[in-house]
Amino acid sequence: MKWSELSDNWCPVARTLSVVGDRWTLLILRDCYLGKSKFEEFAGSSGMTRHILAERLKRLVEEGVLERRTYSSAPKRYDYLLTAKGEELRPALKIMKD
Amino acid sequence: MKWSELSDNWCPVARTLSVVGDRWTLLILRDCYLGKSKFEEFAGSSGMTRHILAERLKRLVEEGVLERRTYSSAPKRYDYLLTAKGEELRPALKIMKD
DNA sequence: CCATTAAGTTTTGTTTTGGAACTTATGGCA
DNA sequence: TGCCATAAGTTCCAAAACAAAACTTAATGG
Repeated sequence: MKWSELSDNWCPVARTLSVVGDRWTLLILRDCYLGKSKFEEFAGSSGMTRHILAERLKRLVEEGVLERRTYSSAPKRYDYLLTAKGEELRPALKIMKD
Repeated sequence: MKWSELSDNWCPVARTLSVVGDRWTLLILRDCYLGKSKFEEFAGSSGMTRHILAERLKRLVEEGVLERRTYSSAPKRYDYLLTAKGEELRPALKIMKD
């Protein structure tokens, strides 16, 4: 079975992991919980490449974990904010921290 | 930065993920929390290939999350049991389930 | 004997990742 | 005006990880 097919799984843990279980994704959420919101902030703190970061952010927005907001129109600049869905995983990261 | 270098990170979340943050690994722990302990049980329920399963189990044992026990000497058969360290993540998986 | 079971290992081809350079649009400043 | 900087990506290519399926080993049951 491919990892990409995990979203159809009966198990809620598996479905959660199909969204946030890729490499680096939970480190983006960690940064969000610490107050970071911009592409360059994530890129600077997590160690992942910009390439992967862009991909992960796109996925998290598609899945409703983050919201992409325009914070400057000229030049176009965006940041990423936690949604209610994104907040739900905060306690899980706290456990991993401890 | 490579994913494999994450274990040196200052952040405790990052170090936790360097052990359990690979694809499929947390699904092995889920199965353990549900009472499964044998290679074939993990292989049957999670959807990962035997190849990857063997690799992940090895890592989890090396990191002290699981313990590999001989439950039959002839033929040689092994199972995998949660250690105290492995139990620590149980609440994190519960949050992902909910 | 032959089939079956458990716990892996091997092989081969496909995906994903990592590193680094490049792009686009704008703003500041000399 | 011309030049450098910044933010948020995108592109390219090689290296690493993964997926699927077959194979291995050792013992047991019929």
